[in-house]
Amino acid sequence: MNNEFDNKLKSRNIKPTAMRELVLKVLTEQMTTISLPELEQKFDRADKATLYRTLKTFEESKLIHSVDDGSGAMKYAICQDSCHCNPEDLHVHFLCTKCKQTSCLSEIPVPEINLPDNFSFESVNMVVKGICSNCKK
Amino acid sequence: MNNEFDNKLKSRNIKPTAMRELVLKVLTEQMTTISLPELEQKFDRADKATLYRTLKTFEESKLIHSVDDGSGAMKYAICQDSCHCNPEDLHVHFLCTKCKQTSCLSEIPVPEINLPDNFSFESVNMVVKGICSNCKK
DNA sequence: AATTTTAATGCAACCGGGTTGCAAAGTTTA
DNA sequence: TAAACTTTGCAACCCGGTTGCATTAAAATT
Ligand SMILES: [Mn+2]
Ligand SMILES: [Mn+2]
Ligand SMILES: [Zn+2]
Ligand SMILES: [Zn+2]
Repeated sequence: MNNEFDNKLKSRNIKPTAMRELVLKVLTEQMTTISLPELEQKFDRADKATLYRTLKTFEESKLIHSVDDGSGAMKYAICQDSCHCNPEDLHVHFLCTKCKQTSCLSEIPVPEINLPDNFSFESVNMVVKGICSNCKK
Repeated sequence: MNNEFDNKLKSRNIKPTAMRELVLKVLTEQMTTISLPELEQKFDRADKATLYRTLKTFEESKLIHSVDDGSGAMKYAICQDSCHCNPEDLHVHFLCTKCKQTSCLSEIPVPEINLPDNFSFESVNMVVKGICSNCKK
């Protein structure tokens, strides 16, 4: 095969299997973040463990990033092309309490925090809850 | 009985049972946040469901607040006397990747976020990861 | 004080998301 | 082609959380 997904996988040194292409396709077309159980439902017949390992592989390769939005299931989203999953790439996430969708607010960097003395920073997870613009109308 | 815990419970209209006093004692003496499984271990013989419901009761009464620190288990901490669990009482939490303890940074309010148009704010969870001052030395 | 009503507790079972071991199938390399 | 390695599918398991229900304890009523 030789489509855009295939190429994207190759460019990250991930072997482009059929399953991985399908998962990458779903993740690419997805407007909001998606959980493993939700991903499972996108396929008629797909193994949870395979999807799980696919997500892990993608995350390690920084093709996707994960968000713990407090819903019980970890959510995943495609990284922007410019993203290297460095601290400066961290952005705020938004969980709509009405439609239950969690979205990347890619334009909103997580604000810097002045930690107390002798604390060092590694990363941060910031999830805002509220009503999204779609649900607001 | 008639100790400080007893009184604190009464002041929040929580019936001061023996179990509740014991749990409140543990939570009060606890320097960092604690999870339900950890709380269970603090007792020789205590029922998970009872502890679970005790935590729920305490949280409803705003005696404690909860933090999802991404560790898999929800963490709980006593609220400060001044806390009403309103948006303005929200503070940053810190998870030390070395000692695995999650602490309230009660002095550090969660920074305000300018949400995109037509998004409304309800609450926010902000957890910083890094090394705490104890582990730094 | 005895009885009725209400609330808390303990136990067991269950749920859902996540994770792993292992054998089968598929790929790559020699 | 044969050997080595990788991915996949299946099943089983773990763990935190949650619920139904009978028992016990406490509070209210008589
Ligand atoms: Mn994101
Ligand atoms: Mn706190
Ligand atoms: Zn919404
Ligand atoms: Zn530490």
